[in-house]
Amino acid sequence: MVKILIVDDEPDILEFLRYNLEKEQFVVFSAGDGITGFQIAKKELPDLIILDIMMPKMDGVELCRLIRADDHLKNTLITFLTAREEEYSQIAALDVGGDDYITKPIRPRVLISRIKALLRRKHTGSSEMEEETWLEFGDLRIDKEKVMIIKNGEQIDLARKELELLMLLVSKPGKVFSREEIFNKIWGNDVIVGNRTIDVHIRKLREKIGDDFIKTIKGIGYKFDF
Amino acid sequence: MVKILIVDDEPDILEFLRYNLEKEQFVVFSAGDGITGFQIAKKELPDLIILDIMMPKMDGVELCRLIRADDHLKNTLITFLTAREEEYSQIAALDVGGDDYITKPIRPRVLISRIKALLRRKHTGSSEMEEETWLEFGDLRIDKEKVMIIKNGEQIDLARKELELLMLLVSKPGKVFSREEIFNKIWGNDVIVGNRTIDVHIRKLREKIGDDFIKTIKGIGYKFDF
DNA sequence: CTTTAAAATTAACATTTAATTAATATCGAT
DNA sequence: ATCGATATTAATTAAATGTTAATTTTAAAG
Repeated sequence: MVKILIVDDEPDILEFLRYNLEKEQFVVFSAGDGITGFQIAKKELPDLIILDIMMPKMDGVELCRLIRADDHLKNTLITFLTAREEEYSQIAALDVGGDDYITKPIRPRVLISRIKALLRRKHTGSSEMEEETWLEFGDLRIDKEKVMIIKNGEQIDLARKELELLMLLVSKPGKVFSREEIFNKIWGNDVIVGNRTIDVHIRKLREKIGDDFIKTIKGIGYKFDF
Repeated sequence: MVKILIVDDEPDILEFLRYNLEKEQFVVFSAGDGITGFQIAKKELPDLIILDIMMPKMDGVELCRLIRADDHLKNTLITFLTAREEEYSQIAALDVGGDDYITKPIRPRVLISRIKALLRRKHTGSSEMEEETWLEFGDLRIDKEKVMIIKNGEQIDLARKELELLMLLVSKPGKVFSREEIFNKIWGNDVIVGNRTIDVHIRKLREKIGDDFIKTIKGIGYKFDF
């Protein structure tokens, strides 16, 4: 038995989806807004959640974040519904942890075939399902595998030294790294650089990811803190 | 053993296809016109039929109708051959029950990979053309299955390395691929090429698909970005 | 088997950007 | 307030990438 939850504020769409999905023997739950959707999701633990992106109260992207943050739900499949025009949102949607998206207008056959493909993929653990190896600190996500830093859903590009520095600090959150330690790990024992170099890199990092993550412990060093 | 029937009035093409298909261990039959083609099809029951659309006596679309109406043949895979210009025919061809179409000029690699994809799909019982296996990024469409890149509605030809490079980057949009990673995946560990080679390929790709899709992260690598 | 065209690679040079330095300002403990 | 440390900014240097054209390699066609 495969359970599917639909979250959309338009009753027509809800109705349409329910009809088509039940015809395929799926067990369907539905909600008209994100908050209700989340409650139902927690209770029913569906296999797949179909989320409209544009919704009042809580939009699909936001709800997706919630779901991904929930221990019981984080492996649930999520498909977004999006109007064909707002393609920009596709990226954000997948960034935020969606597994697929379907553009309106919805074609029943397409819908069904994609849902089945998704379920199949999850079952067989196929390659498209990426192993999610990222770290999250509030609105900051660090995906080591992909070398992606995402802040508030937006991707940030770091230069090499900035990235190395951030990775070092993040490797042991809370630990204070002395300047000497940082020099040794990032520049190596033999390279000699001026003593303001680290400060400048720290500054650029703070500029890009926000001031709150890296703390200065005067006289000792720096630490990543959350 | 996979049997393939080719129906085309041009002997050159027949020859060309036969050569390439036999090299891949397919058993090949051929016919120079629709009527002969149909007779052979009924006798040999091939797994796949490749049909030229433009033919004297009976055109490919007509023959396709016949095949689809025949009890023994109606589940046979059909691929149309079409000149690039006459796109109108693609619609008719798929409407009439074709499974795929290939545009001339025929690139052997593309031909083989698409045929294999078709056969694979049939085998795994996956749905037909409904499953949207393409990616869209603004005005750029990348159809992995068909190995087609379409920009502003026009098909773009990429050289092999360009294609491999694009596919690699596109396989994980947003992920930064280091030069080393790219070398390993596209050239292999043992091949050694100069260090400007990637740049040149990247440049050619950008020239063809537009500058905005591939982003350089200096010191780290490249990523497909949208 | 040769010819030819296209693709891939290399090489030389230009350009861009990151990394570093240098100069100056600010902070925080005593 | 003072001193040693860190922050900030802009200027400089060094490194990586971009670009173009020439050369080599590969694959298609005769």
